[in-house]
Amino acid sequence: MSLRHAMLGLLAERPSSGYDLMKRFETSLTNVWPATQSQVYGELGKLAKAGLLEVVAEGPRGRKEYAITPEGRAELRHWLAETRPDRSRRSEMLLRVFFLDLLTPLEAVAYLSTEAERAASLRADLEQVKEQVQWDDGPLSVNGRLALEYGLRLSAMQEEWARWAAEQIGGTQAAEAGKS
Amino acid sequence: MSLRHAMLGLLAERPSSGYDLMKRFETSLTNVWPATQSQVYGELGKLAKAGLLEVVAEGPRGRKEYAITPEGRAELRHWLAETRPDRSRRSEMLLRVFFLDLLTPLEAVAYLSTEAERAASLRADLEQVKEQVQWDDGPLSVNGRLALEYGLRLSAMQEEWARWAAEQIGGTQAAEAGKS
DNA sequence: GAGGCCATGTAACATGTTACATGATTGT
DNA sequence: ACAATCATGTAACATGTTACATGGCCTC
Repeated sequence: MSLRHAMLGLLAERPSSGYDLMKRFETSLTNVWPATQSQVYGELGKLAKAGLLEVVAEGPRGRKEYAITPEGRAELRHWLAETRPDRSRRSEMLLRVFFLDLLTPLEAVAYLSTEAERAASLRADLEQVKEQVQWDDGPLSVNGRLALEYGLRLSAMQEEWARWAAEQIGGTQAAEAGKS
Repeated sequence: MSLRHAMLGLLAERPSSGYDLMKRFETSLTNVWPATQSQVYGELGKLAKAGLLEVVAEGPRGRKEYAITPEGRAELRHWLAETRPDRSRRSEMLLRVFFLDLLTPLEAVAYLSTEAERAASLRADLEQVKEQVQWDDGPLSVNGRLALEYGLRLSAMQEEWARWAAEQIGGTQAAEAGKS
């Protein structure tokens, strides 16, 4: 049930409408915890009914601004401090690696090279972000930098791994060819 | 719809019953594509009805052995060669990092240290696997080695990052303390 | 004959995605 | 007046988890 906590976390920083919240998901959490519009509106209703959020203002176009309640903060803190992260790791990219022998070596190398390029391009994007964002030394900025650095290191590792893996297959192929 | 392809991939190697398939998921794919028993049996039925699998033998206790059909192989190959992996990465671990400022620096450091230790312990387990498994140079073994190497590099990166991140917070804290 | 493993399946629920539906407000 | 954006919500469907239910076979 992490969607709920992601929302509580964002609203702990400042109150927002569902629409605002969606935009905040898209900008800061897309790569960490994506959410769809229907999910957000649905969960806002449930959280309000449960007393973890409350409507603090109503604006034009039926806009409802939600703020976290003390109960909501308690729940958020409980989640952060007293529960362990669920690490369910599902990686379609890696699943495909298990079946790479069903492709020709050429196709397999192409797959891995594409992965390497994708990682490299993500890394370049993140470097850009690192340059452009003003790191204003607020507490929020610290968290963001930690997460960004994770992304940087992950994409670097992925690129290196994919290039190495492509070479393993390319090398095997070359050796096989050499035998005959 | 990757569960279906994971199953086709395993059955492309050799026919299995639902029960066998479950065990194969648990041993080779737990870290990449976990599946529950109900999912596997449900999907076996659907795949058979769709003609991608067929029952090739029936044994004691109602055991049904499934084998991949040519249509199944075609679907598997199509998936591997002509579709791009969906990379939706959801990381509860990283989500928590975004809200780390809601904890005391001590608690935040504890969280990151736990992460570092978890990564280190996973890495040690994988090193063990690397030692113990006989890499028999079959094509299946090549794929497995690539995936294992990914796990090794990922856990190493995670440990380093978590230690670095803990130091960032610990360091900030020390600096703040120094000011007063 | 008893315990452990083999073996399959269903039901209820939680979570997540896509598509549809509706309409107000603002800026040009 | 028109387009873009703001704004909320529902419905249908896909996927995944947990719990329940049932019973056969094999070894000691």
